[in-house]
Amino acid sequence: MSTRKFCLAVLFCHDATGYEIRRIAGEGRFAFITEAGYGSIYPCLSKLESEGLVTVSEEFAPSKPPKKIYSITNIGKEAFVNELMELPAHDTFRSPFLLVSLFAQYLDADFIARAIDAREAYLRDKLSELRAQATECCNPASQWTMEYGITTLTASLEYLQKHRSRLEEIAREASSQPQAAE
Amino acid sequence: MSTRKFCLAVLFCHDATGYEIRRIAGEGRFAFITEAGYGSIYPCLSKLESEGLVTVSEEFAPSKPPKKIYSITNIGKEAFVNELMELPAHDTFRSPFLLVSLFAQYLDADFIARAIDAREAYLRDKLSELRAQATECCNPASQWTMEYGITTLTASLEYLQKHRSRLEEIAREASSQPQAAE
DNA sequence: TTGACATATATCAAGTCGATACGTATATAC
DNA sequence: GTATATACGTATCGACTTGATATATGTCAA
Repeated sequence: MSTRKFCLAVLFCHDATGYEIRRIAGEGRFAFITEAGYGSIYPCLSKLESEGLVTVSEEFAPSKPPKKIYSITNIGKEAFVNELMELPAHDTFRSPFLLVSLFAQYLDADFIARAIDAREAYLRDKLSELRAQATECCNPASQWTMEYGITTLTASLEYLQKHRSRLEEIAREASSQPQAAE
Repeated sequence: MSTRKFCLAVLFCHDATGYEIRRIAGEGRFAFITEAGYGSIYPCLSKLESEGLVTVSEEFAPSKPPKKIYSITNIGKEAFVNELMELPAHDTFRSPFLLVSLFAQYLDADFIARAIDAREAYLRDKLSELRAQATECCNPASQWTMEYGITTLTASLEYLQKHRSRLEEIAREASSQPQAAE
């Protein structure tokens, strides 16, 4: 039901095509909500239409690919707000990187370094994107939400920068005196 | 493929039943790896067995429910380490709460307060569980990983405590002078 | 003019999620 | 004593998600 709320949330702000909704997922103030793909969004929009929560208008511009522009209805707005008014489920946070760090002693030191580099670069990118969007945004709830994201990403990046050498050390020591598993 | 790596990771450390693997998911040092349920774990174990990466021994103790105890094979250990040696995908972080905060101005101030309370309580619980496990753990890689989790959870909790009043204010102001959507 | 990239809709196989069914054992409450 | 709840344990099901791919058109640069 998360793709559902996400689609309604986007359409609550402005009309959009499925393609646009997809692009908004995981970006800006929606950075920490969902990363739904086409396979979730298109079926979801069809369902919302059949329930009368959104309407669709097809646009056949000459020399352009046809578009389906979705709009939220009043019933849709009401349903969205009602569905938000249930205590939200807790966050899901999954980190393949932390599985790597957990087994650092069995892995190659070079590999660990590369994995940390990639993660640092990713965190920095995400952070600068968020910071840029936060400054040019005037809605206070969006600001609050983005600053939350910035705060946790910053903490994550700082931990990584301060403590990466310790993890690299674990991998280096283990490879110099390899141990039996278990 | 994440349930797969998770199952191998657990079995890399010690033998376990499907039920035990399920309980370990989302707890302790595996807190940020996955939260796989039975519906993922049991099929995954069958598949791993058919690939020869794990073996199973059935235990029919008298007056006890039958158990299937899974063990990782040498091929399994090798496969696990090899599969870890690919650059890990980036984290997925999804927060239904942040969708609520994003639309705070359309929601009830009381509801916002309750949602924040629940989140604070959840973060505090998760943190104290992690801290307890981190102190009684001697593996340096596990320590590093759990401290990473503690750091980000702490940042999250602190932001919430410091800035919750601002979000509550947004909801309160909006309900006193309700505005049209859009 | 070929190739890369952006726009746009849509589907598919494989896997995941959350609930539920089924069954035994043990402890707690009435 | 006998319900009632909780823990252990295996397993499946429908609905949904994931990630890749198919299909088209348009644009821009080498």
